Amino acid sequence: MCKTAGVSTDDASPLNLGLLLFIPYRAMETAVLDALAEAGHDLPLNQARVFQRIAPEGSRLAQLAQASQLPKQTVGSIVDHLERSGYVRRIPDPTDARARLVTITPRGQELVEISLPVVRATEAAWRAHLGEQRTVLLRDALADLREITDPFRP
Amino acid sequence: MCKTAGVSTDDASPLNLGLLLFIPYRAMETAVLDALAEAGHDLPLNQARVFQRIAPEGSRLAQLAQASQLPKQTVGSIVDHLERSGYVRRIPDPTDARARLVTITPRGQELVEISLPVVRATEAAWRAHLGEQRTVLLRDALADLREITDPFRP
DNA sequence: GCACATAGTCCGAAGTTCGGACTAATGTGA
DNA sequence: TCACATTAGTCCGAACTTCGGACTATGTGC
Repeated sequence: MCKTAGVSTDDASPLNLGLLLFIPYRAMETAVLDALAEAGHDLPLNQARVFQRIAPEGSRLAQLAQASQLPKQTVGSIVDHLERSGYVRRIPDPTDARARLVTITPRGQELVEISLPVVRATEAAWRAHLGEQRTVLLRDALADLREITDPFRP
Repeated sequence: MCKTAGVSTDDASPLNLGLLLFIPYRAMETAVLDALAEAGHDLPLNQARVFQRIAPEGSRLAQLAQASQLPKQTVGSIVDHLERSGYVRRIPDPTDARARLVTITPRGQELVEISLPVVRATEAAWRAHLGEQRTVLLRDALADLREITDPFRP
């Protein structure tokens, strides 16, 4: 299966940029999830994806919903699980009594601390493969692309 | 939410490469799905992701399962839906009587034909934003990265 | 030809998603 | 200052999805 049917750019060319982006993304995600599982944290994908979006100072549910492009209820239920597993806590938002901030607990912080070296190692492996200069170019291009593709830039 | 908690490369730096890859990927996916919905094809994400992996000459279930990193049963059920909606058909694999090939029907081909210009337009928008040269570098870097990150290269 | 691997399906329990309807707190403007 | 619209989040529950286990049919190697 070299060419995809659905979204290949054209018959003769290789994969479209979308899938080309997805492949390494998925690899990074898998590496992190595997490392977490190894450390005894069995985080399902949906929980990981929401967790990842929590800002260090805490995030509101609606923010998380927007960032992960899921309805509030869905994110609510995912946060319930994260909370039950002790990774996050909901605290009242001091600036708005309707809202609550989803914050990372010390146990949740463990997840971050396990992930970080894996992310760094994966990036290092990529850098070793691509070379320093191209890695910088890649990151720059992606950061630039974010300007026109991120529906949720604060 | 500027920095993500889970996987930021380091406190001062911007997003990690993983999320940086994901953002444009998701944008592309959304653009395609929106266009399909507009044309009356309400394809859920999971179906779209599997459909996208079907090779023009047809793919086996096990291949699709491996490529999308889902169990056979899950992919089987997704293919059931695609089949019920008339986008794909299962035909016997002439080379192996146990296997069947999931192939794209004319109606499924419509999906491809709707997606293609959207993919091209999105890529063109990105090119306009990044410039010709950086786009080429981006694609090259990603294609290279695929060599070490694609668990399923034929 | 017999054992073993492989393709795919069926079953069903457990889990996930998310529309709609709701409560509570905020902001707004007359 | 009070109605009124808006926004944060939750509760409910039906429909759907996921996927382990067990199964059949075919291929493959000894």
